Amino acid sequence: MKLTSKGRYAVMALVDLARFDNINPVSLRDISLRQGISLDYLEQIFSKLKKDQIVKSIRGTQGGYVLSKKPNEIKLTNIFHAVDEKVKTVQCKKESKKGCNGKATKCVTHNLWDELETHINTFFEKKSLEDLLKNNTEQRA
Amino acid sequence: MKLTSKGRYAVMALVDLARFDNINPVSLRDISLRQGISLDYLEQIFSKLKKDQIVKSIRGTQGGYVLSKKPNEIKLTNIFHAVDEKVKTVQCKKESKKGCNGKATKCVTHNLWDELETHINTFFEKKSLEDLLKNNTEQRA
DNA sequence: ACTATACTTGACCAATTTAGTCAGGTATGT
DNA sequence: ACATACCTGACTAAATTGGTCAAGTATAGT
Repeated sequence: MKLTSKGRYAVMALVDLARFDNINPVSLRDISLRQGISLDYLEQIFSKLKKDQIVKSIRGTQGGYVLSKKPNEIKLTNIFHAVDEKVKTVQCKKESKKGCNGKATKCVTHNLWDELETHINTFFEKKSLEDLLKNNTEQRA
Repeated sequence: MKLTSKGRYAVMALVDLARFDNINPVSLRDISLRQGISLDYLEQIFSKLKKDQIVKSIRGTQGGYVLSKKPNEIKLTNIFHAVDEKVKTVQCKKESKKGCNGKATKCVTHNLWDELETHINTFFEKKSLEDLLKNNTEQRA
Protein backbone atom coordinates (compact mmCIF):
# COMPACT_ATOMS: atom_id res chain seq x y z
CA MET A 1 0.00 0.00 0.00
CA LYS A 2 1.66 3.12 -1.17
CA LEU A 3 0.95 6.71 -1.97
CA THR A 4 1.06 7.70 -5.62
CA SER A 5 3.25 10.57 -6.66
CA LYS A 6 0.22 12.48 -7.89
CA GLY A 7 -1.07 12.70 -4.33
CA ARG A 8 2.31 13.50 -2.92
CA TYR A 9 3.08 16.17 -5.50
CA ALA A 10 -0.31 17.78 -5.04
CA VAL A 11 0.30 18.25 -1.34
CA MET A 12 3.87 19.44 -1.84
CA ALA A 13 2.77 21.95 -4.45
CA LEU A 14 -0.05 23.28 -2.32
CA VAL A 15 2.18 23.76 0.69
CA ASP A 16 4.54 25.66 -1.55
CA LEU A 17 1.68 27.70 -2.95
CA ALA A 18 0.34 28.50 0.50
CA ARG A 19 3.67 29.90 1.53
CA PHE A 20 3.99 32.29 -1.38
CA ASP A 21 0.54 33.26 -2.65
CA ASN A 22 0.02 36.09 -0.15
CA ILE A 23 1.83 38.59 -2.33
CA ASN A 24 1.32 37.43 -5.92
CA PRO A 25 -0.14 34.50 -7.80
CA VAL A 26 2.42 31.73 -7.96
CA SER A 27 3.34 30.29 -11.35
CA LEU A 28 3.67 26.58 -11.84
CA ARG A 29 7.11 27.26 -13.20
CA ASP A 30 8.23 28.53 -9.81
CA ILE A 31 6.73 25.58 -8.00
CA SER A 32 8.29 23.27 -10.51
CA LEU A 33 11.73 24.72 -9.85
CA ARG A 34 11.39 24.88 -6.09
CA GLN A 35 9.89 21.43 -5.62
CA GLY A 36 11.59 19.62 -8.46
CA ILE A 37 8.39 18.48 -10.12
CA SER A 38 7.98 18.44 -13.89
CA LEU A 39 6.01 21.44 -15.17
CA ASP A 40 3.91 19.35 -17.52
CA TYR A 41 2.93 17.06 -14.71
CA LEU A 42 2.09 19.95 -12.43
CA GLU A 43 -0.28 21.31 -15.06
CA GLN A 44 -2.22 18.08 -15.03
CA ILE A 45 -2.42 18.12 -11.26
CA PHE A 46 -3.50 21.75 -11.02
CA SER A 47 -6.21 21.34 -13.58
CA LYS A 48 -7.74 18.81 -11.20
CA LEU A 49 -7.21 20.99 -8.16
CA LYS A 50 -8.92 23.82 -9.98
CA LYS A 51 -11.87 21.65 -10.98
CA ASP A 52 -12.43 20.92 -7.30
CA GLN A 53 -12.09 24.61 -6.44
CA ILE A 54 -9.07 24.22 -4.25
CA VAL A 55 -7.13 26.75 -6.31
CA LYS A 56 -8.01 29.64 -8.61
CA SER A 57 -6.06 30.48 -11.73
CA ILE A 58 -5.04 33.86 -13.11
CA ARG A 59 -3.96 33.86 -16.73
CA GLY A 60 -1.47 35.97 -18.57
CA THR A 61 1.81 37.49 -17.59
CA GLN A 62 2.32 37.66 -13.85
CA GLY A 63 -0.45 35.11 -13.61
CA GLY A 64 -0.41 31.91 -11.70
CA TYR A 65 -2.40 30.12 -9.05
CA VAL A 66 -3.83 31.15 -5.70
CA LEU A 67 -5.55 29.10 -3.00
CA SER A 68 -9.29 29.58 -3.18
CA LYS A 69 -9.83 28.83 0.51
CA LYS A 70 -7.94 29.43 3.70
CA PRO A 71 -5.25 26.87 4.51
CA ASN A 72 -7.16 25.63 7.53
CA GLU A 73 -10.17 24.92 5.35
CA ILE A 74 -8.25 22.67 2.97
CA LYS A 75 -7.94 19.16 4.33
CA LEU A 76 -5.81 16.39 2.93
CA THR A 77 -9.03 14.58 2.06
CA ASN A 78 -10.01 17.38 -0.28
CA ILE A 79 -6.65 17.36 -2.01
CA PHE A 80 -6.50 13.62 -2.44
CA HIS A 81 -10.06 13.49 -3.64
CA ALA A 82 -9.29 16.09 -6.27
CA VAL A 83 -6.39 14.16 -7.74
CA ASP A 84 -8.09 10.75 -7.50
CA GLU A 85 -5.82 9.48 -4.77
CA LYS A 86 -8.29 7.24 -3.05
CA VAL A 87 -7.93 4.80 -0.24
CA LYS A 88 -9.07 1.40 -1.41
CA THR A 89 -8.74 -1.63 0.77
CA VAL A 90 -11.80 -3.69 -0.06
CA GLN A 91 -12.03 -5.23 -3.50
CA CYS A 92 -15.22 -7.28 -3.33
CA LYS A 93 -16.82 -6.63 -6.70
CA LYS A 94 -20.37 -7.28 -5.69
CA GLU A 95 -21.49 -6.67 -2.18
CA SER A 96 -25.09 -7.41 -1.35
CA LYS A 97 -26.67 -6.77 2.02
CA LYS A 98 -25.02 -9.70 3.70
CA GLY A 99 -22.47 -11.11 1.29
CA CYS A 100 -19.44 -10.35 -0.81
CA ASN A 101 -18.92 -11.48 -4.38
CA GLY A 102 -22.36 -13.01 -4.44
CA LYS A 103 -21.70 -15.30 -1.50
CA ALA A 104 -24.12 -15.69 1.36
CA THR A 105 -21.79 -14.27 4.00
CA LYS A 106 -19.54 -11.28 4.26
CA CYS A 107 -15.97 -12.25 3.55
CA VAL A 108 -14.16 -12.91 6.81
CA THR A 109 -11.96 -9.87 6.57
CA HIS A 110 -14.45 -7.38 5.22
CA ASN A 111 -14.92 -5.54 8.49
CA LEU A 112 -11.19 -5.33 8.93
CA TRP A 113 -10.64 -3.51 5.67
CA ASP A 114 -13.49 -1.17 6.36
CA GLU A 115 -11.96 -0.39 9.69
CA LEU A 116 -8.57 0.24 8.10
CA GLU A 117 -10.04 2.54 5.51
CA THR A 118 -11.78 4.55 8.18
CA HIS A 119 -8.59 4.69 10.20
CA ILE A 120 -6.63 6.15 7.31
CA ASN A 121 -9.33 8.52 6.18
CA THR A 122 -9.68 9.93 9.68
CA PHE A 123 -6.06 10.96 9.45
CA PHE A 124 -6.68 12.70 6.14
CA GLU A 125 -9.77 14.48 7.39
CA LYS A 126 -8.00 15.92 10.39
CA LYS A 127 -4.90 17.27 8.67
CA SER A 128 -5.19 20.63 6.97
CA LEU A 129 -2.77 22.63 4.89
CA GLU A 130 -2.36 24.96 7.82
CA ASP A 131 -1.07 22.12 9.98
CA LEU A 132 1.61 21.45 7.43
CA LEU A 133 2.60 25.08 7.20
CA LYS A 134 3.05 25.31 10.95
CA ASN A 135 5.09 22.18 10.97
CA ASN A 136 7.27 23.59 8.24
CA THR A 137 8.03 26.93 9.83
CA GLU A 138 8.80 25.23 13.10
CA GLN A 139 11.41 23.21 11.28
CA ARG A 140 13.11 26.26 9.85
CA ALA A 141 13.29 27.95 13.23
CA MET B 1 -3.22 4.09 -1.91
CA LYS B 2 -4.58 0.63 -2.01
CA LEU B 3 -4.03 -2.79 -0.55
CA THR B 4 -2.70 -5.41 -2.92
CA SER B 5 -4.53 -8.67 -3.24
CA LYS B 6 -1.50 -10.54 -1.98
CA GLY B 7 -1.89 -8.88 1.40
CA ARG B 8 -5.62 -9.31 1.45
CA TYR B 9 -5.49 -12.94 0.42
CA ALA B 10 -2.81 -13.72 2.99
CA VAL B 11 -4.99 -12.44 5.79
CA MET B 12 -8.10 -14.15 4.49
CA ALA B 13 -6.26 -17.44 4.14
CA LEU B 14 -4.79 -17.24 7.61
CA VAL B 15 -8.13 -16.51 9.21
CA ASP B 16 -9.49 -19.52 7.41
CA LEU B 17 -6.53 -21.61 8.52
CA ALA B 18 -6.88 -20.50 12.13
CA ARG B 19 -10.47 -21.64 12.17
CA PHE B 20 -9.77 -25.15 10.94
CA ASP B 21 -6.24 -26.18 11.88
CA ASN B 22 -7.13 -27.36 15.37
CA ILE B 23 -8.06 -30.81 14.14
CA ASN B 24 -5.98 -31.45 11.04
CA PRO B 25 -3.56 -29.60 8.81
CA VAL B 26 -5.49 -27.58 6.26
CA SER B 27 -4.71 -28.06 2.59
CA LEU B 28 -4.41 -25.09 0.30
CA ARG B 29 -6.98 -26.76 -1.89
CA ASP B 30 -9.58 -26.40 0.86
CA ILE B 31 -8.69 -22.78 1.49
CA SER B 32 -8.79 -22.14 -2.22
CA LEU B 33 -12.31 -23.52 -2.46
CA ARG B 34 -13.62 -21.83 0.66
CA GLN B 35 -12.11 -18.41 0.01
CA GLY B 36 -12.26 -18.40 -3.76
CA ILE B 37 -8.53 -17.79 -4.23
CA SER B 38 -6.57 -19.50 -7.01
CA LEU B 39 -4.58 -22.47 -5.73
CA ASP B 40 -1.46 -21.50 -7.67
CA TYR B 41 -1.54 -18.05 -6.20
CA LEU B 42 -2.05 -19.38 -2.67
CA GLU B 43 1.05 -21.50 -3.07
CA GLN B 44 3.13 -18.44 -3.76
CA ILE B 45 1.69 -16.69 -0.74
CA PHE B 46 2.17 -19.61 1.63
CA SER B 47 5.74 -20.14 0.61
CA LYS B 48 6.38 -16.62 1.88
CA LEU B 49 4.37 -17.14 5.04
CA LYS B 50 6.39 -20.25 5.71
CA LYS B 51 9.68 -18.48 5.16
CA ASP B 52 8.70 -16.03 7.88
CA GLN B 53 7.63 -18.87 10.15
CA ILE B 54 4.03 -17.87 10.38
CA VAL B 55 2.89 -21.29 9.20
CA LYS B 56 4.35 -24.78 9.16
CA SER B 57 3.86 -27.24 6.34
CA ILE B 58 3.15 -30.95 6.49
CA ARG B 59 3.73 -32.81 3.25
CA GLY B 60 2.01 -35.82 1.79
CA THR B 61 -1.53 -37.08 1.90
CA GLN B 62 -3.57 -35.50 4.68
CA GLY B 63 -0.89 -32.86 4.79
CA GLY B 64 -1.39 -29.15 4.67
CA TYR B 65 -0.52 -26.09 6.70
CA VAL B 66 -0.78 -25.23 10.38
CA LEU B 67 -0.18 -21.96 12.21
CA SER B 68 3.20 -22.01 13.88
CA LYS B 69 2.18 -19.56 16.57
CA LYS B 70 -0.95 -18.78 18.53
CA PRO B 71 -3.43 -16.49 16.79
CA ASN B 72 -2.86 -13.73 19.33
CA GLU B 73 0.85 -13.78 18.58
CA ILE B 74 0.35 -13.20 14.86
CA LYS B 75 -0.13 -9.53 14.09
CA LEU B 76 -1.14 -8.05 10.77
CA THR B 77 2.31 -6.48 10.60
CA ASN B 78 3.89 -9.92 10.57
CA ILE B 79 1.62 -11.13 7.80
CA PHE B 80 2.07 -8.09 5.61
CA HIS B 81 5.79 -8.11 6.13
CA ALA B 82 5.95 -11.73 5.02
CA VAL B 83 4.19 -11.11 1.73
CA ASP B 84 5.99 -7.82 1.01
CA GLU B 85 2.91 -5.71 1.51
CA LYS B 86 4.66 -2.67 2.81
CA VAL B 87 3.40 0.76 3.64
CA LYS B 88 5.34 3.24 1.58
CA THR B 89 4.45 6.88 1.62
CA VAL B 90 7.82 8.60 1.33
CA GLN B 91 9.66 8.31 -1.93
CA CYS B 92 12.73 10.47 -1.41
CA LYS B 93 15.50 8.43 -2.98
CA LYS B 94 18.35 9.82 -0.97
CA GLU B 95 17.77 11.14 2.48
CA SER B 96 20.72 12.55 4.31
CA LYS B 97 20.58 13.79 7.87
CA LYS B 98 18.76 16.96 7.05
CA GLY B 99 17.74 16.77 3.40
CA CYS B 100 15.85 14.79 0.82
CA ASN B 101 17.05 13.99 -2.65
CA GLY B 102 20.34 15.63 -1.94
CA LYS B 103 18.80 18.99 -1.10
CA ALA B 104 19.77 20.97 1.94
CA THR B 105 16.38 20.78 3.62
CA LYS B 106 13.88 18.06 4.28
CA CYS B 107 11.10 18.20 1.73
CA VAL B 108 8.16 20.13 3.13
CA THR B 109 5.92 17.15 3.45
CA HIS B 110 8.42 14.62 4.70
CA ASN B 111 7.22 14.66 8.28
CA LEU B 112 3.66 14.28 7.12
CA TRP B 113 4.33 11.05 5.29
CA ASP B 114 6.31 9.69 8.16
CA GLU B 115 3.42 10.45 10.42
CA LEU B 116 0.99 8.76 8.07
CA GLU B 117 3.16 5.68 7.83
CA THR B 118 3.31 5.43 11.59
CA HIS B 119 -0.43 5.93 11.84
CA ILE B 120 -1.13 3.02 9.52
CA ASN B 121 1.52 0.75 10.97
CA THR B 122 0.17 1.27 14.45
CA PHE B 123 -3.10 -0.18 13.26
CA PHE B 124 -1.33 -3.20 11.84
CA GLU B 125 0.70 -3.78 14.96
CA LYS B 126 -2.34 -3.80 17.19
CA LYS B 127 -4.51 -6.18 15.22
CA SER B 128 -3.88 -9.88 15.66
CA LEU B 129 -5.38 -12.90 13.98
CA GLU B 130 -7.24 -13.59 17.20
CA ASP B 131 -9.02 -10.25 16.95
CA LEU B 132 -10.25 -11.21 13.51
CA LEU B 133 -11.43 -14.61 14.66
CA LYS B 134 -13.46 -13.08 17.46
CA ASN B 135 -14.98 -10.61 15.10
CA ASN B 136 -15.90 -13.41 12.77
CA THR B 137 -17.63 -15.65 15.27
CA GLU B 138 -19.54 -12.70 16.60
CA GLN B 139 -20.83 -12.11 13.13
CA ARG B 140 -22.09 -15.64 12.74
CA ALA B 141 -23.94 -15.53 16.07
C1' DA C 1 6.10 -50.69 -4.35
C1' DC C 2 2.60 -47.79 -6.06
C1' DT C 3 -0.29 -44.01 -6.13
C1' DA C 4 -2.82 -40.07 -4.83
C1' DT C 5 -2.34 -36.06 -2.31
C1' DA C 6 -0.28 -31.93 -1.35
C1' DC C 7 3.64 -29.07 -0.74
C1' DT C 8 7.70 -26.65 -3.62
C1' DT C 9 9.94 -23.92 -7.03
C1' DG C 10 10.60 -21.02 -10.72
C1' DA C 11 9.54 -19.25 -15.12
C1' DC C 12 6.38 -16.77 -17.63
C1' DC C 13 2.69 -13.47 -19.07
C1' DA C 14 -1.34 -10.19 -19.94
C1' DA C 15 -3.51 -6.30 -18.23
C1' DT C 16 -3.43 -2.29 -15.66
C1' DT C 17 -1.51 1.63 -13.54
C1' DT C 18 1.85 5.07 -13.00
C1' DA C 19 4.46 8.79 -13.97
C1' DG C 20 5.29 11.15 -16.76
C1' DT C 21 6.35 13.66 -21.97
C1' DC C 22 4.90 16.14 -26.07
C1' DA C 23 2.48 19.13 -28.92
C1' DG C 24 -0.33 21.95 -29.56
C1' DG C 25 -3.45 25.44 -28.14
C1' DT C 26 -5.74 30.16 -25.45
C1' DA C 27 -5.85 34.25 -22.45
C1' DT C 28 -3.79 38.52 -20.78
C1' DG C 29 -0.73 42.14 -18.91
C1' DT C 30 2.76 45.32 -20.69
C1' DA D 1 2.69 42.19 -30.76
C1' DC D 2 4.87 39.42 -27.63
C1' DA D 3 6.20 37.03 -23.64
C1' DT D 4 4.27 34.71 -19.97
C1' DA D 5 1.60 31.29 -18.11
C1' DC D 6 -2.52 28.69 -18.04
C1' DC D 7 -5.09 24.80 -20.65
C1' DT D 8 -6.06 20.39 -23.02
C1' DG D 9 -5.60 16.00 -24.89
C1' DA D 10 -2.98 12.44 -26.88
C1' DC D 11 0.60 9.45 -26.23
C1' DT D 12 4.09 6.20 -24.04
C1' DA D 13 7.79 3.62 -21.38
C1' DA D 14 8.33 1.27 -17.31
C1' DA D 15 6.76 -0.91 -13.30
C1' DT D 16 3.46 -3.48 -10.80
C1' DT D 17 -0.15 -6.67 -10.26
C1' DG D 18 -2.39 -10.72 -10.33
C1' DG D 19 -2.12 -14.23 -11.73
C1' DT D 20 -1.07 -19.10 -14.85
C1' DC D 21 1.81 -23.01 -16.17
C1' DA D 22 5.00 -26.66 -15.76
C1' DA D 23 7.71 -29.67 -13.44
C1' DG D 24 9.13 -31.21 -9.72
C1' DT D 25 9.56 -33.62 -4.31
C1' DA D 26 7.85 -35.70 -0.02
C1' DT D 27 4.79 -38.69 2.40
C1' DA D 28 0.68 -41.45 4.00
C1' DG D 29 -2.14 -45.06 2.93
C1' DT D 30 -3.03 -49.42 0.41
